[in-house]
Amino acid sequence: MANRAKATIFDIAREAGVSKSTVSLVLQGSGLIRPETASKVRKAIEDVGYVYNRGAANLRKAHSNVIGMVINDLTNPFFAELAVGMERVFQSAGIVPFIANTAENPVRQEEVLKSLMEQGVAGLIVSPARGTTPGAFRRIETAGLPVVFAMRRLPESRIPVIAPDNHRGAYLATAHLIGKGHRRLVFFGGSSDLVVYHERLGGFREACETQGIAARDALVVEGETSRRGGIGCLETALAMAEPPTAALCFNDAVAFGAMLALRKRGLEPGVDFAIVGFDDVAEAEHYMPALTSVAVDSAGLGERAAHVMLKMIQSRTTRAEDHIGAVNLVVRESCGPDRRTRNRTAGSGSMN
Amino acid sequence: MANRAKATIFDIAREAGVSKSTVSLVLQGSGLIRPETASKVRKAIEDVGYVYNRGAANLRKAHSNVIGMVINDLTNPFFAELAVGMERVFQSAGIVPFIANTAENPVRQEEVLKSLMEQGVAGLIVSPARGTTPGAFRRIETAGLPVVFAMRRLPESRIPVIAPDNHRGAYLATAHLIGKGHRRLVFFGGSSDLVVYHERLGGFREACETQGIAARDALVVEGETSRRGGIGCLETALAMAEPPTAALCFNDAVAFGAMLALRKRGLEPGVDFAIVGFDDVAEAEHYMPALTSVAVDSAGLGERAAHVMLKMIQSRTTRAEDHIGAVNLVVRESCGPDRRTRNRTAGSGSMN
DNA sequence: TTGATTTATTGGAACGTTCCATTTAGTAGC
DNA sequence: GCTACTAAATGGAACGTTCCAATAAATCAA
Repeated sequence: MANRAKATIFDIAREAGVSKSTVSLVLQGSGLIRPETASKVRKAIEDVGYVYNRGAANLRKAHSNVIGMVINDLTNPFFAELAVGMERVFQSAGIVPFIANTAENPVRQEEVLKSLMEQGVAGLIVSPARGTTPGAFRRIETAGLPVVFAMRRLPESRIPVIAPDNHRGAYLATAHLIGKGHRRLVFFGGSSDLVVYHERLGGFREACETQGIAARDALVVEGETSRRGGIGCLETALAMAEPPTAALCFNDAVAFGAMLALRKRGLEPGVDFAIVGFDDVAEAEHYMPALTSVAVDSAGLGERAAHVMLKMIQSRTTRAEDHIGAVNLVVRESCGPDRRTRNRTAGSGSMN
Repeated sequence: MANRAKATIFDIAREAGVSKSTVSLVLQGSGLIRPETASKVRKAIEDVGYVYNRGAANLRKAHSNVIGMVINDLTNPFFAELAVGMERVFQSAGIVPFIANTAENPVRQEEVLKSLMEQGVAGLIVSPARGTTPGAFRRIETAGLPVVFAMRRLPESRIPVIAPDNHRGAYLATAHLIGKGHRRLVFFGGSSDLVVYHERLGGFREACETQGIAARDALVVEGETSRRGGIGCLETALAMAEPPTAALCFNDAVAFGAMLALRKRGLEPGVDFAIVGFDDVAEAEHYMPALTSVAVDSAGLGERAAHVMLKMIQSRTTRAEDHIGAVNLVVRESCGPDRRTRNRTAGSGSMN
């Protein structure tokens, strides 16, 4: 049975026959205490079942050792990996990060941020929810709390960002498709309230432009960033008068959806229609056919974000440089050459 | 620029021309304060950019509003869904749960639990890491902190458990396979340090026994509980002198791995070899072929766990009843009838 | 008007820790 | 034996809140 009142350093002090200050010193691992006294105290701590009250300590210390991680969608393995990467580095710094999920809901995000601040976190790593208002972080900024954004950025904000090179990733992927002979391409999924969307779409467009694809052959179908969204996009695309032959998808989930929809129609992804994903989640490698995708190293970005945060805390600053992570295209089986284009090219290849 | 020192209720009091006690009352939404005074105070709160210090408050209040959620593997969507289910109910109770990941590492788990306790959580929902020692929760129990286990239980522990009916799920799935004509079955994946493993394996064995499968035809191949583990299991099984024709997999990840390995060998899951998964993660439905699996409703179990926790906190008890969630077999395309058995049965069907 | 009652507000102590300034004990130098 | 110093341990104030008991102001009953 638990003692009614929880033990405090006073109880330990009494038990060990020293003063509360001595106990406090031992707790902090101070070298000022004679080793035998220290071990006497430690024994007492064990005996009374003491648990340290960090809240009380922070009242004096002014800097906690907890860091908040705010994730917009934990069920997306992509973000979960990001979280795991961060945890790895915090762990070795003796910090336990607390993760909170916003489920892509700005209102929930507000609550979560408030709660984390009240808890006295030392810093915040945030992957902001879609639809976050520009002012959502003002309070936190004026409080002087270090914040870094991961994966996503807000339209106008001075908060440092750790994110993959979305533009370049999309460019690479699109160039790959064009190189395979595709001449009518589409960008699947996402919506314009996300900065990431504009970055990836920008890369797609630039690749089309510089590689001689006319603007009217660079299509865009917006949609949910989920499997379901991918299914919808594909159906929209194939219903067009002159359908595209290859798609760059906003993310892997959309790509999986699109491949699924192809199969449903009796078309084989990779041979009848080319698909490239984005993010390269673990599943991409194991899919049938294996998905060609832009790898962004989310765990690595998580680690990077954690390092930046640690540095900010240590140097008591609220500013840091952005970090744009390298990406690379992992070519697998989901995009072969365009058949129709090849035929067309055979007949009229010398005209362009 | 942030004010050097952070604002306290005293600052608000000065700003609003009232006493600190009044401010405190307003903060707590007490009805004792005259509405106009309250709004004057609220304005001051806004003006000075105040953030509530929950640590200081808890020093007096003795019960915090934070609940810790300790998850053994966040990258497994199954556990992520569990977390999301819990969050849903805590949110509507005005509580922000903090999630921490143990990455299936008992040492890490120890750190995480310690940190959460120091933070003064009101309760803990834990999906314990594999290899957790029986004594790992003793300190927490003697501290009188409410704990509930989710999904997994510890061998000998009085802590309430919220988990699916693993035995019955495995029984149903196995019976399904037997009903399809399979006469030589295998259980894939998992290892005996997990209580869940024994439960599921028990259901498998009972089904075999009661439906007339000889013990020597109910095989077991242990392995990692991942895609990779599934690949290994399948290869082991097919290398046997008399290979099985159907497998019940420890979880869906193992099942995906097994299906992958089948494909690699040119065998078609569902027609050449039957596979049933366990957990029914979102992906199961979208796989090719769609995976027959035992649905456990992890989000629902998460909600249940959260409710139990809330009730425990409210009634200041540390005990509660276990809750075994209903399961049901979702039949999809990954297990057709056994071809070989059917032939054999045709010849000697009347003998049994 | 007076006392009783209600309503709104307030000051002080307490919560469990850290940090600073002291005190105490022990050692060294002379 | 005295001072000077170091090492080890200590008491008190402070951190930002809540809660209780107390006060002040307003209303009511007589």
